[in-house]
Amino acid sequence: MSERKSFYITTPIYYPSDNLHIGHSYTTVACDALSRYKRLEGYDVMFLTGTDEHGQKIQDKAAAAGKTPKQYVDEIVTNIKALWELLDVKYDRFIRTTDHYHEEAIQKIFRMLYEKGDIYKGFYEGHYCKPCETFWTQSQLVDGKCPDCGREVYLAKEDAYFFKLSNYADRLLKHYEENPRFIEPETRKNEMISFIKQGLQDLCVSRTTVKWGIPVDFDPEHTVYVWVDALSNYITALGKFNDEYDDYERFWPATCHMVGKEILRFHTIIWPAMLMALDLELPKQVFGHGWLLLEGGKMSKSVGNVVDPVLLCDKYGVDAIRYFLLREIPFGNDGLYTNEALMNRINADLANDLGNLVSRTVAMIEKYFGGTIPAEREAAELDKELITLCEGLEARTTECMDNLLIPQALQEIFKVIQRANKYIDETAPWVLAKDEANKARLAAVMYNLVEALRFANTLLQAFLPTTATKISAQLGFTEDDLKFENLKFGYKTEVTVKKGDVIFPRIDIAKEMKLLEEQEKAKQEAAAKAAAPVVEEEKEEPKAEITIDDFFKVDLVVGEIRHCEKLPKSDKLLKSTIFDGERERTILSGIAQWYAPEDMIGKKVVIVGNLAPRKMRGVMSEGMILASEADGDVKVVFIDKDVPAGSRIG
RNA sequence: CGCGGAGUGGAGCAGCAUGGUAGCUCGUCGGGCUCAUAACCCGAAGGUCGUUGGUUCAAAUCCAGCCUCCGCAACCA
Repeated sequence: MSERKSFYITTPIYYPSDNLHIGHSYTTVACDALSRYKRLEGYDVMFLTGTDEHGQKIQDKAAAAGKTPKQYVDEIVTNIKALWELLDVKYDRFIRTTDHYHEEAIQKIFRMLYEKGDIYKGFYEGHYCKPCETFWTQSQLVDGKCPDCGREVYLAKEDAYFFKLSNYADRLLKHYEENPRFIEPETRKNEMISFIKQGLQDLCVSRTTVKWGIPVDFDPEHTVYVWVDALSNYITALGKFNDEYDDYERFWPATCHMVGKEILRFHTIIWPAMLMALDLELPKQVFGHGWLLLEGGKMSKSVGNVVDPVLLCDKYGVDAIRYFLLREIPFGNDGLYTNEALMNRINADLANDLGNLVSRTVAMIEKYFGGTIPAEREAAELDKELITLCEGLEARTTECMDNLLIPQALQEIFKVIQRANKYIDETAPWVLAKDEANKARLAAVMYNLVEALRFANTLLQAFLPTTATKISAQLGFTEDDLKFENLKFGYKTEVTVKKGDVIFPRIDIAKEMKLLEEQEKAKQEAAAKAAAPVVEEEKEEPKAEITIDDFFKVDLVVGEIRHCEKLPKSDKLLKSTIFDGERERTILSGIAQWYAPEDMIGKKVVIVGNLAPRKMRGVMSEGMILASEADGDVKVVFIDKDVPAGSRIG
């Protein structure tokens, strides 16, 4: 047993169906900063991350790539580990759900739950969406399709094991109440509570259709489904139910599971219920952080607006990216990513305030004292404010970090940096330097600046490790100088500095934005070029030949638009009332982006008269209006005003 | 009534669980300084806190209604 207090923090285990983006980087970098901080504080730290490698989607993706699932995930995992290295993420352990010790432990867990009666065998019948790997009930389907992704589902029925989640509703609610900080932030907790109160259903925890998974050892037709497999990683990685590690006593219960808000439910309902069933302690806290949103919405691969962390690091440096992530996403809320915001942040905080402070301090010490501050120093009343601010810094940042207020912790550090910049102005060293009589005072001023930087740098180690090293090199800080226990003003007595490279070069934002725009343009043009041949190929493939009889099956009629309005709650549909020579009919058309209702009224158009009616947005549409489409532009086929409504076309 | 989030000076946000001077960063304008990465420091302008009503001595903050925006979802015959 360690004398030190333990701190166990986890990221979710990521699904390696693709390379990770900056959103995953955010979660992981946040955990990294927290764990680095706790290590500096002297805690016994375990920082776990990893990958959740089973499931249908990976099986499919691997097959599509002509690889075995294991080969496929091995490659992605290599990339993921490289990304964490690039981002200076220092995890203590990396678990893969394909690790043998984990698989073995999962089988044990599954069997234990079964033997205790918390897992029972039943059968599952439902609509299955393959890409989402989810079964849906009839009532959940939307238009007979997957409510998540809108794709086709198919009926599937299989034997399956179920976990008695429904048994745990009351105990979960009670736990939330007794442990107010179990779920943070507060607003999310309320969501979880209302979800439970809607009634919990038992959870399907095995599959027979998915082969890429851990087999249920006593019933090998089945593989263990994601809930038991993935969530359990937090304890199997500590050696629970396996012999690979032996850290369970030391680190469980976890201090904090850091998760994105979209998977908070699994971590605050399913996972605790499983632990209750296993008679194990619950984690102390699950934190659902917000997302890093992009201008104009969520990051999405299909929109092509995914921000690649590797590119950003190449361009601006790792610590600039780390700083932005840690500084910009507020507690529990979403943060906004824009290139401009990133550059502003880098310039304002890192270049102007921090980098420049180091630069001017070092420059003055070299200029006035040849690099070494004399021992004879004369204090003044003016120094006290700076000193007091420094001495209270660690207490303030620690409080922030304990509450997962990472941006606020950084703010506290930068308050010291800003105060130091102001201190230079107040003391005006260049004036002192003019008179030899002020030498001792000048030495004190320089010394105070170095000490202030030592305080800031000690704490910065947790957030910007590379930068902290660079600063130490210039100011001559040793490892010992940067220990938390040495955060006493005046601890470091001898100071010798050495000027180095600029730590954060200032970015010319206007220039850079222009450059980015040009790159973006070039990218789009390239994409357009690449897309163009595809379009032509499509054109070269004419539709299958039809007979004149086939054509006459289509009843094309001239109709007069008597009324037209936008369909409420739809941004694309216009609802027209059209006279076809005999009667008025309602037709919906997806042309609202191109035509205003008043453009349509009174016009004559061609309609397909005998098209089967179809309901959209709750309104029945009886036919369709002919229109052309090219390059995303839509033109309705208008007919000469003189043609009477009801005329047949053919 | 699909679910969820949000509307606070030009931009981005804090403040709202415990009502009582509206705060921060960027930007703008003016000034100071020259050690420093045209950086730093000081000052100023700029807000009916989406809207309507209610509770209250007092509301950005509590209550009700409405409007708008965003994400998911849906739709685009």
